[in-house]
Amino acid sequence: MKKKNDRSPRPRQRLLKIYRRLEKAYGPQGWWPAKGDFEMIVGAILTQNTSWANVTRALDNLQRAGLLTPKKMAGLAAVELGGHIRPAGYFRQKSRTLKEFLRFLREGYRGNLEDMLASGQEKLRAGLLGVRGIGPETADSIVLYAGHYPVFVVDAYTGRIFRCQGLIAEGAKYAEIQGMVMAGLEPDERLFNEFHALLVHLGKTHCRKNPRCEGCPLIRDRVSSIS
DNA sequence: GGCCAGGACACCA
DNA sequence: TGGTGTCATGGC
Repeated sequence: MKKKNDRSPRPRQRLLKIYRRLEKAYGPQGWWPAKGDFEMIVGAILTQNTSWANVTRALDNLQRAGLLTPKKMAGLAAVELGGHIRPAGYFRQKSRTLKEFLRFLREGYRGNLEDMLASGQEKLRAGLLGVRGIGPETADSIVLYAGHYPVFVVDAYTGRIFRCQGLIAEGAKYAEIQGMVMAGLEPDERLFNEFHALLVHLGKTHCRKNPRCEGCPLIRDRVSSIS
């Protein structure tokens, strides 16, 4: 017999414990690192399987060329756009994805970004997932960080850290990990924003450099951890 | 010179 | 449905 409130207390407590420890260790992250919604979206596409340092180079190129608006970027041929975003890697694919996104924005919302973002969490997510080159992580990042809807973003670091913490099984898929978090925590845009940002921060600054987890802020009561 | 980085998709069995 | 190859640049 299921309880009325489906949120089981154990994952919830463990998730909150992780969140609080990271918050204490690293402080507020203030994500997403972008000046506006369009830059956020472009960054989300450019960062697919790419280090953020390379993304910022590509964003700088676009900024210098005055291309960080939907209108300006839409007026550019895919090949030319690819030239600007080259430092972010996969530039042909990402150039096409950006153009596909701009087409979605134009055809669905007459190019109005605010209208698109205000269209509602489910509609926005489904629409973005319909854009070739935008998958669940990129769509959810946009829904959360530009749309400000309470959806939890799963990325490679999240999966790695939650596996390490024994919260999810080896091979758990995106929807499974996301479902675990969203069933465990109340929908809270600010919490999901900070939580994801903190997990990425832990992954970048710690996990990547310490595969044996020495000094991990999430491990205080264990000598070693699953590597 | 190899490995990895804030994924997504096509193709095949 | 799951496994594999492909896309590409730049830092370590």
